[in-house]
Amino acid sequence: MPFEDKKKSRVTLLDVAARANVSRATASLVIRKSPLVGADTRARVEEAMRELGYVYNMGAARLRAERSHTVGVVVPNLTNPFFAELLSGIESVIDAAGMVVILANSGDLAERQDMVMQRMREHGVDGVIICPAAATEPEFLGRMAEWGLPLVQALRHISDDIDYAGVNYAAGMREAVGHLASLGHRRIAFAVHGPVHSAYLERIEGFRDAMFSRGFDPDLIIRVSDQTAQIPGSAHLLFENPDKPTAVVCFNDVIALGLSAGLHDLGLKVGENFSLIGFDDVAEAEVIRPRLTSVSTAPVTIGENAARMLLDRLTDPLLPPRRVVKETQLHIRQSCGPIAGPAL
Amino acid sequence: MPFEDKKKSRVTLLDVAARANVSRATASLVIRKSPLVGADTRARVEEAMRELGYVYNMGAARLRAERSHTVGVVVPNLTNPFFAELLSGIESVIDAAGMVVILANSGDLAERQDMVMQRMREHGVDGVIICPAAATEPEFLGRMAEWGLPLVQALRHISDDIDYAGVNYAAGMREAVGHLASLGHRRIAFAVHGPVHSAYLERIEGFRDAMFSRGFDPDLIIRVSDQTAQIPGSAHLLFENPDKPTAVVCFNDVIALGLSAGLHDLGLKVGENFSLIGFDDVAEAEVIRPRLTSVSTAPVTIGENAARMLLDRLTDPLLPPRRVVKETQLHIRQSCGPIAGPAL
DNA sequence: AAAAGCTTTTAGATCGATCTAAATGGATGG
DNA sequence: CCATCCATTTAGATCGATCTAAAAGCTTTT
Repeated sequence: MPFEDKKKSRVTLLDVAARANVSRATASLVIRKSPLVGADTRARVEEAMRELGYVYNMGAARLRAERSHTVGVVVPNLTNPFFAELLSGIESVIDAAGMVVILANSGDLAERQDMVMQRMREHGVDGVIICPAAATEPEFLGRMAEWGLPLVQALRHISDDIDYAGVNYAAGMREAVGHLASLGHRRIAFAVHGPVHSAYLERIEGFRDAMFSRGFDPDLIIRVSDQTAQIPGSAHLLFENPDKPTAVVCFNDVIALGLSAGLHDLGLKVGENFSLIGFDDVAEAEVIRPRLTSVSTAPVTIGENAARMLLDRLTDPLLPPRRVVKETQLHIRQSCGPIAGPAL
Repeated sequence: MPFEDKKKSRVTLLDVAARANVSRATASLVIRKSPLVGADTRARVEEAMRELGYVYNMGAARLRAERSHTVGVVVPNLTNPFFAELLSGIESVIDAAGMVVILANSGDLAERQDMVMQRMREHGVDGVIICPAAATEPEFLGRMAEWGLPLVQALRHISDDIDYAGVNYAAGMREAVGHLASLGHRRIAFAVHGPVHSAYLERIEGFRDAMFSRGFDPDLIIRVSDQTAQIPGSAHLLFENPDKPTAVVCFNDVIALGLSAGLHDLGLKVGENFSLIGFDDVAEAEVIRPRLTSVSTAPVTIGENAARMLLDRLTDPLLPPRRVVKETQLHIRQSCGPIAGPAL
């Protein structure tokens, strides 16, 4: 429908301006919705743009204006649905602000993370939302500050001098332990895996804190496989300690699902003679039997928070560093029951 | 360490060139690893870049060179781990090729998809990998062709004239039905949900084809909830048909997991007096009890295939349209057993 | 009628790279 | 010793927008 001129490689602002009988500068103002331009002129230019099938050239605009309408997002791992949800939250807010997301995967490796950030910089992103790789060294942030690149940390944090959008993991863990304690459990294990980072440490801290303050043994921490398929096989670890636990708090729902199966394999009835509580509240929690009691962390919301923080910082770079820490919520289902006879 | 000049806003190629005593053009050649430049000159320029802390400006390069080193990826939904894995595969290949991914979410809405594509175009992506929204109208592709934007369809396809990286869904379904048939099942249901698109139709076709060719009733198709949490509650639908099935093939593993729980709730023993087979082979298949027999579709691999196809097309835009269709693989676990007494 | 104050429009420089086409310098050949 | 060739290097135009500072039209004030 829009009559195309196959000869000319591309319709530019100059073409639009010519057709609308205005200068290129005016046409530019129209695109940017400047209030300086008169109503009739604006209409004429917009008409011309439509007729010519004009496409805005961000690249050219960015070069001059030093703004790319582009945000970098760096996550450790896309395969993990948790990060995918985070990303989803980020994308929706960034998109609504008329910007786009440039995605990168650090593989949770500091070295790759460096490369990826370099690439982001070359692409001229306006800012970056990053879930820092586990072994990120502190100098990393110094370098970022030197670059003057607006940064928001999501889910994990390395520095308090930089915006952070996360979850109150420690409180969530306290909630989990509290729930089990209220059911009469005293010997509670904590099942963990994965790399060590702030979110890891906060969960450990919350667990130990909650256990310690009740006079329970806070050291029943077991480490299960990082491979999802092998977690069920790690269930026996729970009972290698002489002080056999009657319940287990899980670092995340992947572990909880795995241990739920593993405990079942060992002949235990989860929710009856052994209790299990997850963390993250993934969709599957509702779909396994027994239904998994879990502490929700709502990664989509964290993503939205992180994106909003970055947008705020872009409009006002001098904002003091902020922390937006979301509270968790306990979803009670079937996997926890009152303390029964000794396990095994 | 690199001595920064806070006054000057940015180190450009001209600065580098000056310091290395060469022209800007030569410095440009060095960055692009042109073989035209002498070894000693190259070394000098690289040294200068390091000393000045030079950062390549993609935006400027793109303006002149008409190449952005940027690939758009459009998916219907990030929250679905399936698409997240697809994305992961795409990202790894694109990254290895020195390009970056610009991400967008169509929400499976044709209208949003249009907006998103427009935005991709404004950002000057070199090409786009798209999993087309369910209700994409055929004109969409005409418009894309008019734009001359290299395109690859992933997982779903609308046109045979455009590259497509996908899965042989129909064959996978035949495999699933074949497995159940070999265990003696004849009355097999098919549980579906979600929007209608090519991947949906191919699965239906594969199921019906496999049933029909064996002389089984191909019309036992039931539609379950789109909400993960409500799928278990849909299990009773299986038995509303007078011709009660003894097994069910699921459209995907989300449904399989849900029905597995729902059947359990109805007092059936999956794998003993009712058989169930999933599709996609997600990580959880190994972690629920009974372990889920499932047909794997390996979305990461599809993503890699799609990305490679796009890269090929970028180097040679005149390539004829190609189809890369991956075969599925059946993973036999515990959720299917030989036919037993009548269900319920 | 000139000055002042608005609003609206504009010419021309500019962002930082790449491209083209030509220049440079040294080696080789007649 | 000049012509030819090859490998390097380069000046200057160019991509398509935005920015600055000033001009052009208006109306209102003096």
